Order: sequence, then structure tokens, then C-alpha cells
Amino acid sequence: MSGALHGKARGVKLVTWNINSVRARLDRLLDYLQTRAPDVLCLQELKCTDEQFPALELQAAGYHAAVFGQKSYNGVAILSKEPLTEVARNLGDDDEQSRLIAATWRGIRVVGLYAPNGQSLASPAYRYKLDWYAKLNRWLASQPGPLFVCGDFNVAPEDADTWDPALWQGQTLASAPEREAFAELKARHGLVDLFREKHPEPARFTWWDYRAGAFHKNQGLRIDHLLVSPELAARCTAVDVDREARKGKLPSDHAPVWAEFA
Amino acid sequence: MSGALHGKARGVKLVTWNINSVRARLDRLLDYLQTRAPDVLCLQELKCTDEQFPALELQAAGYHAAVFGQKSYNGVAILSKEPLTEVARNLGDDDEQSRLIAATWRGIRVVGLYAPNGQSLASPAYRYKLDWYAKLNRWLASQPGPLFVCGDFNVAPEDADTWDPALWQGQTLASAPEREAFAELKARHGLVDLFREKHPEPARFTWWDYRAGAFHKNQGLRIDHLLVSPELAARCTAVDVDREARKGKLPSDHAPVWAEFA
DNA sequence: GTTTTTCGAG
DNA sequence: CTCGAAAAAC
Repeated sequence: MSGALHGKARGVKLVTWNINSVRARLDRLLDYLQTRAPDVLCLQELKCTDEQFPALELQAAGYHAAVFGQKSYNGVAILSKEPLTEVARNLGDDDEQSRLIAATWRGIRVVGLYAPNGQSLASPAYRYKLDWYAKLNRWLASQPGPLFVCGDFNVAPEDADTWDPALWQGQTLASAPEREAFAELKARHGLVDLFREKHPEPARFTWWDYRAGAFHKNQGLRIDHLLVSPELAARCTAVDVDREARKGKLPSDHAPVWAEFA
Repeated sequence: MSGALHGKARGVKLVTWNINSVRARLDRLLDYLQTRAPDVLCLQELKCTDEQFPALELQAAGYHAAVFGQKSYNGVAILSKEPLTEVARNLGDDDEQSRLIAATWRGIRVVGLYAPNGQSLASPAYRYKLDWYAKLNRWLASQPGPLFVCGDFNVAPEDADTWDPALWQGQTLASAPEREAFAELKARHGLVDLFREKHPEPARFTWWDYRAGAFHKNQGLRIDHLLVSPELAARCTAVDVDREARKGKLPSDHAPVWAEFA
């Protein structure tokens, strides 16, 4: 990908954000686009169909959108200032849940995903989650690099990614099979957990439960990730969580995670 | 009732308003009380129980309240600066829907009602509506005069009370049986349609559908009424619709109808 | 607990 | 369009 990021003199910013209903939070989204001006923004949990997606408002804000919606639940999109090409949806199967969208931006393969939550270890949803990860792992091999795989992975990779490791021990989002699936993604495709690489400190979260003042007490999880190819990681100048976006009235329960590249 | 209105030198103002959820619109209500300072305000569609009714806030605003609430739907109340006496609820039967409240104010029998909508001519709700009107008609004979009967009657008495008579021809809210029931109320109890008496012009509405910019196009109905005894009508100095209250963000779909008396 | 969806009602 | 209620999701 040598030179893929050298189209402009200034750096570029790529972001992932589980927005938890793009319609309910369109004002926040437009504000975010205006103030942070990301070059690429991957959205999860649109909770709307393609028809319901606010494409016009986003166009007016200067953004193209590749959308993969679904009625009521799930739904993912990639917004970008520059047009996207080679848009792909889901993992090549006939899954009725809209959980993944991919597109090429300046030669980078951008993948935005919303992994299944898994509910509880005993539930069918947990099995579905592991199967989905296995499919994702296989499918990624078909994608041209360099890769920028981001989204809500619904996995806290290490104990340091939970606010109370004892409490989360073995629970969904922190169980060993999920962590292994996440680790295999990185290992097989040589991807770097960009946030963790730059921030070794624990308790840096991207999601906080709406209940019991969890955000105020920083009782959260790090489950939104940026997994990138080494050549991209090498150009990363900064990566962080936009905690501001979790504040105020009617926020999403997730905060955006962004990275800048030289 | 000679002298009933002569307690004060200045005139008095009585109002009816279908507020469509008193909790969702408490700010508007308090603003209305402060700026218009009605002596009596009849409210319909409280959409809350007696316990949920914001009695404290209204008390702080200087108003007494006689309330007849109901969970989720219906619910009526009478607010007044001076205490109300002889509060009665519904039509003496065991109807589970809270649609009528009556009280005595300065010797006037104030009745605030929310008539059934009727849905469609073929529905059981339509039969219920006509039966309710028949009961109301009989019940009114038991009430001591002079009468101030107001509220959301869910009847447009004449073609001039609809924005498109051809469209409304025979429809619920404008059908002949409903109009006859409304006319019988007036005839049997010698009541005057106060707004119509002062305003012969057509297209003066009190309700506009939320959808399709109906208010902006003045596509509405006159279904909120003040029916008063002749001795009250004789003292009326002005009557009108508060269209301002239908403007702005999150209004009720009804506007208040007010009358001033010398 | 909090939000979001859908639904029925108007 | 807007509300309240209910259920689902997290």
C-alpha cells in the first residue's frame, strides 16, 4: 500500500462509532461530522433500513455513504468525504442480519462490522456469535490489503478491557472462546489492535451501560476496536476514544474510536 | 343565576383545551396559565392517572384542580383560580373511561367533557359514541343551571366546521347521527354554541391533524365547543380560538377555545 | 435502568 | 405527527 495515504499533505482520520440508531441521533452525528471532520466514519447499529437512512442530510454535510441497513436492528454504514468503491455486504452468505460492510477508500480496504452480542453463554446467540467470527476470519482472507477493520466487536480482548475483571470472568463479551476468536483474527491476518498498541493502560473503555451511572463511574468495556494492517499501524500518529460523544442528553451507549494517520 | 358573574369588577375567562397528554405538555400548560390567566380551564385527554397528574406544579401556579384521570387514555380535569365545589365524574354509570367532569364555579355548573371519537361508522366505537351522547343528554337534565358545557365533542356540527365538506360528507365526526346528537344537546337544554354565535364565518377550526402540515394549510375541524345557557351567552363579550397554542414545537393537535364574560 | 423499537390510538 | 405502553436489547 506504499503511498496509499499520501494523497494529501495533511493526515487523515478514520473513526468507528456504534451510534445506536442513526435516526434517533442524527443531530449528534451531524455535529460530530462538522466538529471532527473525519475522512471515514464507520457506523454500527443504524437500526433502520436503507430507505430510512438519512442519506440526504449526510450528503448535505459533505459525506458519501455506503449503507447496509436492516429493519429495527443492526445495520452498518461507511461515511466518507471521498467516494467509496467496491462496496461489499456481509460475509458472502445469506445471513439475514446486516452486520458488515466493506469498501475501498484510497486503496485501503475498510471493513465496518457489528459483531453479534451473544447474550449468554448458553444461548443460541452465543453459538451464532462464534460461528460469525469463524466466518469473518475466513472471509477476511479474501479481502485485498491493506486492511482497516473496525467496529463493535462485542469482545473485550483482555481483562484490562473490563472495569471489573472478576465480575466479567467468563461472561459473554469476555469469555475465552470469544477472546480466542478475536485473537485469531489478529494472528491470521497480521492485524494490530491499534488502540491497545498506543495505550497500554487499563480501563480505557468504549462502551458504558446506560444504567446506574456506569459512564460517570467509568464502569465500561473496550469492545469497539480498530484492527489494522502493519503498514497502516506504522503510519498511525494518534488513536483515542471520543468520550465527549458519550456525554450530554441521549447519547449512544458507545463512544467513537478514532485514529489519525500521517 | 343573576349576579353569578358579578363577584369581580373585571370580566372572567373560561377555556377548554384538549391538551393531548398533560405530562408531555406541562410546560405549555404552565405557560398558558401564566400568559392567559384563565379563571377556569377545562382540560381533556390528560392521558394520566390522578396520581400522575401534576397537581403540585399547578398549585404552585395558583390553580386548584378537580381531576378525573385514567391510565394511558382519556382523562379530564377542571383547573380554576378559585376552589371548585360539587365535583362529579362521568354520567352516573360505571363507564371505565374517564370522559367527563363537572364542578360548580361561582354558581355556574361547569362541565368538561371528552366525547368518544367513534373511529369509523362501522366500528363498535361509533355505537359507543352515540350511546354516550344519549346518556350525556339525559344526564345534563340533572345538572343545576346555568350551564357551561365545554370540551372536545368530536363532532363538527356543520359543513362549515370542516375544511372540506365533500371529503367529510358522512364521515365520523361529521355524520348525520352525530350532528343530530349534538343538535339535540343544544335543543333540549337550550344551550348556545358560543363560538358559532359570535363567528358565522366558516373554516374556523380547533383541531388539525399532526400529519401533512394540516395546521399550516388550515385543514382542520371545529370539534371543541362551548355550549352555554342563554343567560351566560348574553354576558359573553368575546370568544375565540387560541391558534398560537397550536404552533411551535410539540403542540397538542387541538387549540384552546376561550370565552370572556362581563 | 435506559433507550429503542413496534404498536394502537387519534 | 405525537403519545403511552410494551417488549427487546444491552
